[in-house]
Amino acid sequence: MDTPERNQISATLSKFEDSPVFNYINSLSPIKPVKSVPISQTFNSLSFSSPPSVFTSPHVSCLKESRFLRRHIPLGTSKPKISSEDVNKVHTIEEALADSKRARHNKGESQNTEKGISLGDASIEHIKFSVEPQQTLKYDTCGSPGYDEDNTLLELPGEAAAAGACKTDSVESEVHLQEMCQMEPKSEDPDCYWDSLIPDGSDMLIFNSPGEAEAFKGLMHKPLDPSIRLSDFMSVVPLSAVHNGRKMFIVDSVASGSEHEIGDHCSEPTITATDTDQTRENLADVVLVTSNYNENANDQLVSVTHRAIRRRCLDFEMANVQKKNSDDNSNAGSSTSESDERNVANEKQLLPAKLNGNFQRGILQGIGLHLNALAALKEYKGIQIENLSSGRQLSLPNSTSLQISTTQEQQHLSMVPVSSERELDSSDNGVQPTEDCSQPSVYMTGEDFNRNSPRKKKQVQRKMETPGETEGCKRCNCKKSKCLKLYCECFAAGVYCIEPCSCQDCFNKPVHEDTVLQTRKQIESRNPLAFAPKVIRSADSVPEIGDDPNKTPASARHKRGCNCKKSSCLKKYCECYQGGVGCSIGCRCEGCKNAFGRKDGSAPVGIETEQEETEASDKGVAEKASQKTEIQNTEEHLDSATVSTPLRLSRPLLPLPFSSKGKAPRSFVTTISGSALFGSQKLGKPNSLWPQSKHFQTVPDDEMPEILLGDTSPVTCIKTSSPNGKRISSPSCDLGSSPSRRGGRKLILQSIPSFPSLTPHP
DNA sequence: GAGTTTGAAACT
DNA sequence: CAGTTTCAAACTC
Repeated sequence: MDTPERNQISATLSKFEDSPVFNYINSLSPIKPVKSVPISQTFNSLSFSSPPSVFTSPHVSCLKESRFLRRHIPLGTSKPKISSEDVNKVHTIEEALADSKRARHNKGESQNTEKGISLGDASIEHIKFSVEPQQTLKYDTCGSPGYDEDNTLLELPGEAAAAGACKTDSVESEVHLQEMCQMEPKSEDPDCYWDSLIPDGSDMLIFNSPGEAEAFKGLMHKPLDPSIRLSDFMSVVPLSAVHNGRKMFIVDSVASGSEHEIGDHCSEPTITATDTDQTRENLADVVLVTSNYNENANDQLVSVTHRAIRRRCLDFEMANVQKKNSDDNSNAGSSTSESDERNVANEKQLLPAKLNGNFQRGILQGIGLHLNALAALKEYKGIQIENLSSGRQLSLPNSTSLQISTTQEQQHLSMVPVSSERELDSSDNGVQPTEDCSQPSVYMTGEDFNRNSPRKKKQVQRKMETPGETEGCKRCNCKKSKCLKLYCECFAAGVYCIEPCSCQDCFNKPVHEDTVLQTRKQIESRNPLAFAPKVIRSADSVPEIGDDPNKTPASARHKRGCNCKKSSCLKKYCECYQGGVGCSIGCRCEGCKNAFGRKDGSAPVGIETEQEETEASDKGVAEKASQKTEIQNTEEHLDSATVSTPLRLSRPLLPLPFSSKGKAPRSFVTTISGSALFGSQKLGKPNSLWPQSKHFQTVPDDEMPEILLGDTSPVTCIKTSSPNGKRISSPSCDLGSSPSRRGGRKLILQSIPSFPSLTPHP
């Protein structure tokens, strides 16, 4: 069972406990864990859990995960193996610790060496801890806008040095994460479990180093362990919470200057803390904190900034999944993480998807948020610009959408699942997905979603939006729908409304969770795909890591097709255009001039669209045309193979994705769903236009529920997977940690019902 | 910021 | 399923 790696990890953990750091932290702990707020935000997926819901909100999970986590990780580094192996295994923390201790002795120096850090003895230990863990967990929160500010939680004596450490082995880090993930909740009740996990509701993961990201990936890959979700980790927990008297691990400290580029944050050393004691139960407690280190850190005190990110995404159904998946997601997200993004995942809280007892984890009902994805895309545009600075970073979590690592990172990350679109956004350099935007708000306090005056909210929103706004962070302005209809972007995206929203009489709040869930169910009963991502990519289309993110997969399509008559599909009125995808046969538009691809299949025109889209279009469009064909084919395959009907797809999906790895929060979900749905489609966006941002669902396969991913062969996976979707065992499906998994997303797609329009349109 | 346009969602 | 109405985003001024 124990792999060397684990041992290492465990060793680190044990060290943590012992380490003075912990003590120190504990002493510091003025910070108390605050759980109150966060919870509300997230939705319990009561109803959502409803399996059937086609969409379980993969997106959600996706989002969360993706958003939250970003990985820096270099692709290569990631170790699939571990993840897979580990995954299967469930280690309790204690075990891990024990192992780790053992390992430590053995490793001892070696680790240091690996990390390349040389420190004083005392410091060394700390460093070790910090380092390894970080790798595993870190997420850069830096990106997150709001979070950062508020959260300064700790000052830790630094072991400064850590810097070098950052780079610790990805493997180890992974292991840790995995272990953590693996840890099973003591309570069997999933809900409780999660609650315990995420006290605050906020999820955070900060990965500074790539390795960390990888680690998450590994986690994500974990096949079976549903129990743990990175996302959970992801959820940012206020350090305080973490601290509470609990032991904390400093995962890693990053040396100043270390790899982290992330912007300001980067400079700072990061520290991750985790609660060992409660470990399993309190995974939530695990917090990664990045702190900046001064080289001189001799001083040691490093202020740790806590960048918490909250989730707003609604998992609706996904909840369970999310939690479990979250891990995955987180992974995905984490992958992205790195840099910039700090995942913010949050956009909005995830809809509640409570876990039904069963756990839907396996089943993720909820689907990712398409909207989010879309939004992400939208945002994406801005996003890049905004980048971290904006703060939105989020990227993460939520929605499933994947972030695609926009930039290099993403590419690397491809793994990283981003939450849906949003994540994508973030993925890039820091650009965080739209969702992120929302996050800040979330960040505020959960409660308040609505409170602010509408206008202010709007203003805020717009500000945020503009750049990066993103969709991720959707903000609505509903006046009559009470935010309980699909008219409401937030609701449609599976997220609760938050302050930035200017809605009136809003019921889309955690307070009205029941109502939200019921309404959602009703809507889903009418249209199981109502919450599914609107834009789907065919699996084929899914960009491989190597692919240009920019390219839009031709395959991407709007699930139902548009019905534009006056906009010529050149404005955002057009969902296809908005989603960054070309029109397809399924569209009933008139005078289609969609820059991303015309209905007739003609390549995109020179895009009139103002946006850079053109770029995308160029790439995307042309490709699209060709891709469409491919996609269609793909879809067909999927359809036939996997699911002929949407429903079928959906269900399987649900469970799958999440169950296995956790869903991604919306972003993920969305993305995932999207991608999953159709294969790779993730959003069209990836196109040049938004490329990275949203679409990038590619992300992450990681993000994708493993199930979905299931290798590429969705079918297989699906089949294997239990009805619920738990992939649990299906070997084939397993992502195994291998990156390949990511393909899992594909699975998702498969699972997703083929949309009429999507299907082949030569 | 207010008003208009647009097309999806919802309703019949 | 088609037609109509409602709704809120997108857009324009």
